[in-house]
Amino acid sequence: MNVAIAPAEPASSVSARRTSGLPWPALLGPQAPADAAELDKIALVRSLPAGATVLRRGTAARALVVLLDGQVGCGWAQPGRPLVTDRLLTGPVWLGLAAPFARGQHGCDAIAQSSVRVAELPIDPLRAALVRHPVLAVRFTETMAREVIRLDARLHELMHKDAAARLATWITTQAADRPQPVLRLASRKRDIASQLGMTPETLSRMMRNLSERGLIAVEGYTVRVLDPTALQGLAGP
Amino acid sequence: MNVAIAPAEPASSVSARRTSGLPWPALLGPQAPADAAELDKIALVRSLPAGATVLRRGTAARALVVLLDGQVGCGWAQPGRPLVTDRLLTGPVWLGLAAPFARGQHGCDAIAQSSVRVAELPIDPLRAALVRHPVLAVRFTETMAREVIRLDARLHELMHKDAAARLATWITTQAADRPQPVLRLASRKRDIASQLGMTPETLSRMMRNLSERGLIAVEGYTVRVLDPTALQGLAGP
DNA sequence: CGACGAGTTGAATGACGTCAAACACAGTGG
DNA sequence: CCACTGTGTTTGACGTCATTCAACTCGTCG
Repeated sequence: MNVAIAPAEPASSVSARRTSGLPWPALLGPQAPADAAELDKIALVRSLPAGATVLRRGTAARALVVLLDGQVGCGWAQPGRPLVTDRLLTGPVWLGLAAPFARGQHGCDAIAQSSVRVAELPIDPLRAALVRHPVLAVRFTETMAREVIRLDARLHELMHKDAAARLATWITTQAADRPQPVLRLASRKRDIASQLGMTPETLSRMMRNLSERGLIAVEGYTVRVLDPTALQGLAGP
Repeated sequence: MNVAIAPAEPASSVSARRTSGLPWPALLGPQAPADAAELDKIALVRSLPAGATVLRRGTAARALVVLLDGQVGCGWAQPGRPLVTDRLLTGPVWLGLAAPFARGQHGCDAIAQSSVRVAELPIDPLRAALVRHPVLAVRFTETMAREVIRLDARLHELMHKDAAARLATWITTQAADRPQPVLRLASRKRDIASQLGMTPETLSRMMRNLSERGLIAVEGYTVRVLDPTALQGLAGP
């Protein structure tokens, strides 16, 4: 599963314009604006094989990038090293949202972990479209706002909470959605670990720690929450 | 200087509508959009004394907040504790930009360190104005995008760089702006430390470390960069 | 002068990452 | 059916970096 880093890909594996609908509600917010169809006209969809470089850190960001389906790892690729994965994204999700708007460069390397489909929205036609469709522009503002909030929260966690507290928060929020206090881990533990800003070894230890304290029960990829209150307390204020 | 946390302030110390121009170029980007004047009609300006609570974490964010002038500390206020300052902001700067757009809550407490003037833009009229003035909406998106990039960079730093590297990057970027390789620290070292995600003690040690290695020379609040290349190297790739 | 806050320094503690070995499990080919 | 292999996880030992606690200095203000 650990995919080697492929050499630079010319951006043209399978280039095809698509007018068929892209998943805008999932990307821009629940109430799909009717104008979103406009974006389909701008979007360029392409497919990439596993191991391909989707984004390269430091290159100019001329287009917004959406991961339609498949999985990519984001992080810093060092020549020789496998890839320091900060987070693992599964489509549909924004892959490069902010950088193009700020005329900046991509902030991290993104490597396809499976075969993926991505859509690109070149920034200049997009800007023009947003000026013509103000409601859409507001949706982008809101989407970016959610991103800011997400990052802000993660920053606070990393600064002020230790590994146990971060795991506790994560389990709490994951369990909050479901009816039963049982969660089945969807991705590899090493990916969960890097998402939480710790090593797989530490995650393992923290899992054991929490189960020894009777807060959770772990069995393979199944985690049962035994003491939600104590868990929330450990997660912090 | 360490200001005690004042009890809850009703939001009406000095309420005054102002049609006089607010510093939009500094807030929304260099090329001031002509439409920005529209925002003045929405803005409510108020003044607060030192020690006042400007934002309270967890309260609903119904208006964007701009710090016009003065200084506020952002962080988590604990009853009893002085204030864990994540960062110190000096106006003009956005104080609460993202949360209102996402119908969210303020993510941190903000306490006035000096007497301050803030402007508030209630979200509903603002949304309406953005729909009428799409260019303005795009400016907000861009502003938010810069915020995302800033947060992303900070997150990477915190995850992957040790204290010395973080300090080196900070000094490097601070010194980049000025003609001479000398910088005078504008805020207390303890605030710089928490901005860099370390304790004042660690900052002090790192300062000494760097000067022992001949990279910088420290004298009180004056830091002279002696070896910019080595400093940049230490800062990482 | 004494009190206070900011900064520095040292020693002790602790949290987490790194390295290495062992283990579990699935897939594969003999 | 059974070794064999590769991947993912667990566990332990160990080292390192940074925080914590405490003492001490320095400058300012009463």
